Amino acid sequence: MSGDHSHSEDQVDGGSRFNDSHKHKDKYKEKEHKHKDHKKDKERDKSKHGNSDHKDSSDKKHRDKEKMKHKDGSTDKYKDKHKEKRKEEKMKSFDGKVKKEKENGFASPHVKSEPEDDIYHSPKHEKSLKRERDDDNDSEFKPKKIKTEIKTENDKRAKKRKPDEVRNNHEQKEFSIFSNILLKAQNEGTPEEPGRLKWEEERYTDGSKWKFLEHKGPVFAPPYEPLPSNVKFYYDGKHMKLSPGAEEVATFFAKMLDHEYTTKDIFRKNFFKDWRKEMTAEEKAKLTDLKKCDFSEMSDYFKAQSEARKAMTKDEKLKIKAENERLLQEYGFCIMDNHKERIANFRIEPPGLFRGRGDHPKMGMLKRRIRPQDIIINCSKDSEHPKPPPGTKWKEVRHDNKVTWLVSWTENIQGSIKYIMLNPSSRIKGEKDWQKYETARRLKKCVDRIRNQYREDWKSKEMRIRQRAVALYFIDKLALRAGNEKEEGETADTVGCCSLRVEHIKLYPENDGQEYVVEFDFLGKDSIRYYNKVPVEKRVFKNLQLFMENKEPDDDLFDRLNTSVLNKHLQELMDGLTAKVFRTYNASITLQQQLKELTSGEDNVPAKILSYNRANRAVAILCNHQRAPPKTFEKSMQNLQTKIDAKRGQLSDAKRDLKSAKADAKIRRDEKSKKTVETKKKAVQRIEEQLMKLEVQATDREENKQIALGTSKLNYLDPRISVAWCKKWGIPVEKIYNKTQREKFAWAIDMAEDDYEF
DNA sequence: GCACCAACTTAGCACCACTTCA
DNA sequence: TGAAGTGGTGCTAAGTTGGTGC
Repeated sequence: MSGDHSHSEDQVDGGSRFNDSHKHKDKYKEKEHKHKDHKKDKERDKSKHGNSDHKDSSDKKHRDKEKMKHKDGSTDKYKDKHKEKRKEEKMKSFDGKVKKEKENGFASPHVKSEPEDDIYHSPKHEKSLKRERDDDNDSEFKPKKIKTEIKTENDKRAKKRKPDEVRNNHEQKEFSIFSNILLKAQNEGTPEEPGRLKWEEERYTDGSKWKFLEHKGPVFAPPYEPLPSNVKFYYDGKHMKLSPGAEEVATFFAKMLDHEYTTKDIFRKNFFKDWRKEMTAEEKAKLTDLKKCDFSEMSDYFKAQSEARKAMTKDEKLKIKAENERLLQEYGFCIMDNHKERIANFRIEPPGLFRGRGDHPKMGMLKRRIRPQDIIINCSKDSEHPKPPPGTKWKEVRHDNKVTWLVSWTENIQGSIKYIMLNPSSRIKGEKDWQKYETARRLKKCVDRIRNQYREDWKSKEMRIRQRAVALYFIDKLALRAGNEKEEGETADTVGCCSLRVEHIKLYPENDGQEYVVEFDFLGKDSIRYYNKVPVEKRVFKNLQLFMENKEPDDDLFDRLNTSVLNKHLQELMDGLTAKVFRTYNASITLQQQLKELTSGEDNVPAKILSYNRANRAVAILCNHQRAPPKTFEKSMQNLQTKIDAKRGQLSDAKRDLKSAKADAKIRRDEKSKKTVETKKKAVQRIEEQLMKLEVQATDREENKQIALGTSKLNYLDPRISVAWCKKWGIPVEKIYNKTQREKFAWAIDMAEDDYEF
C-alpha cells in the first residue's frame, strides 16, 4: 500500500457498514454466545478453510511452520495469563449462577464483599463534608500504595517523566512561530492582567510544563437537598421514610428511571448492593427486594422540577446565567506562566450512579461524593494556593511542574485518577496538538519504508514478527486502535488490534467474487461494534490461518504480541512513532486526498461544504466513529422532505409565471413587461438556489445518520488541511469550525496558508 | 519481562440554549 | 409567541502510552 492507498476500495461492505450497527449490538452479543455454543460448527468451518488452504502448502511449509512456532521460545509468551483467566472464566461458566450472567452478556464480575456495617452518611450542607466512612474502606478496587512523603514522591515523579524530545533547529524555529501565533490568538480573546503578560517563547528543556501556576481550586457538587415531605417512597406498596443517606442514593436511581440502564439486571444488582450500604440497619432489614421499591413519585418530582426550570421567566434564567458566569470567572481560569488560561472542567463530578458503556460489569455502582479531603491540588509554590471550603482540608497540595493538571482525585469505581486540566484552547494543549500532527507528518515521510518492512516481515521465520507485521498492517490499513489488554470482569469486553481474539475474525478464501476476504466483527472502544469485510493480501490471509491454527475461539489471535512490544518496534522505526500515530496520519491524509478529489471549483459554497463533509465522513467511516441515530431523525427528515416538495412546487409555479411573462413581453414589447420578465427570472433563480440548499442539507443529513463527524474533526484531522482548503476556495472558516473549534485550532487558522500540504 | 500506575487523549451521550418556523 | 428542532457544549467514560519497580 502506498501513501495514497484507498481505504474505501478495500471495504467491501463499506456502504451498509453502519446501517445496523447500533440496533445489532444485542444481536452481536447473541452471536458471540452462538459462537461459543457452536464451537463444533466453527471447528468444522475452520478445518474446511484449513483444507482448502493447505491444498497449496507443501510439507516443507508445514515443517517450517512447526519450526517457526518454537523458534522464539515457549509458546504463548505474552498472553498466557490472560488466556488462563479466560479459561477459568469458561470453567466457572458451568456454575449455574455465573453461567446465567454470561448468558446475559456479562462476564463474571469480580465483586469483593464489603463489611456490612460500613454506612455512608449522605452529606448535608457544611456538615456533609465530614463523613465517618474512611475512603480506603469503601472502595471496590484494590488499594493502592499510600504516598507518605510528599517531597520524595515529587522527586520520584519528576524522575519518572522524561524531558520532552529535543527538537532540531527547524522544529525549534517552527515552534517559536507556533507559540507566537497562539499568543496572538489568545491575547485577542482574553484580556491579560496588567503586568502579568510575560511570555516565554522558548520551551522548557527539562521536562517542565510550567514555572508558575495559580488557580482557585475546584467547584464542588452542590450538597444534597432532601426531598419535600410530600414526595414519598413506597416499599411493597407502603410509604416508607428513608434516611437522608439512603434517600440521596434512591434519588440517583429515580432520576434514571426512564433510562434503559435501570432495566438491566447488572445495573440493578450493583445499584441495590451499593444502595444497601447507605441504608440504616432498619432500612437494610426491610428493603430486601428492589422490585418492590416504588420510586415513581421521586421520578415525577424531578420531571416536574425540570419542567419548572424550562418554564422559568427570562429574568430567573438570566440570574442563573449570571451566577454561572460568576463561577466561571472565579474558578474557570488559571494563571499559567503569567498567562490567563481557561480551565476545561473546573467542576468536580457530582455523585451518582456509574454509567459504564456496553456491558460494563460495574454499571449502577454508586459514584461517591468527592470531598475536599479527597482532592490533590497542584500549583506552584509561589502562587496563592486555593483555599479549601471552611472547616475542611485538601488531601494534599503539591507543586509538580512536570505535569499539566491542576486538581486530581481518585474515583471509587475503578480506582482511577481523575484530573482537572486546561481547556483545549490553552497554549499547553494547543502545542501538544500541533506536535501530534507534526509526528504524523513525519510518518508520511517514512510510511513507505515502514510498509515495505512489514510486508517483508510477513515472511519472517519468527511467529512473533509475523504477528507483529500483520497487526501493523491492520492498524495501518483499517485504522484500528492498538488494543491494550484489559482486566476481565473490571470493564466491558472490548478489543483493539493486538487484543483481537480468534472469534472476532472469519476468513473467506473467496467471498462475493473477491479473494482472501477477512470479516471483522468485534466491539471496540465504548463498545461500538466494528464490522468490516476486507480483502487482504494472500500472505496476510495465510498468516491469519496460521495464527488461528489449533486455537479456541476465545484465544488471542496475536498471542505473541501486545501493544508494548508493538510500540517498542515502532519506536525503532521512527522516533515518536506509536500505533496511535497511524490513525492520525491515515485520517489526515485521507481528508486531504478526499478534499482534492471531491472539491470542484465550479461548485457554489453549499456544494463545497457538502464535499468537505463528505471528506470528513470518509475519515469518520475509516475510524469507525459512530453515533446513535438522533431520536428525532426520521421526523426531521420527513419535515425536510416536505419542505423540499413545497419548494419544488414553488419552483414550478415560478417557472410557469416566467414563461407567461416572457410570452406577454413578446406581444407587448414594452419596458414594463421586460422588467417583469427580469423579476420573474430572478425569482426562479432564487428558488432554485433555495431548493438546492435544501437538497444538499437532506443528503448531508441522511449520510450522517449514524456517523459522528465531530470526533475525527477534533482529534484526528490536522486542522491546517481544513484551514488551507477554506482559504483556497474562499469558504469562511466559520462554516467548518464553530466557535469552540476555532478557539482550539486558533494556531492552525493563523498558521496555514492556502497551499498547506499535510 | 511484567504488573501497575500516572498522565494524558479520544469518545459518545445528554442536555440546554439558541434558532427557526408556523 | 410558543413549539419544534438542532448544534454546541459539558460531562465523564474509555482508551493509549510510557515510566517504575519488582
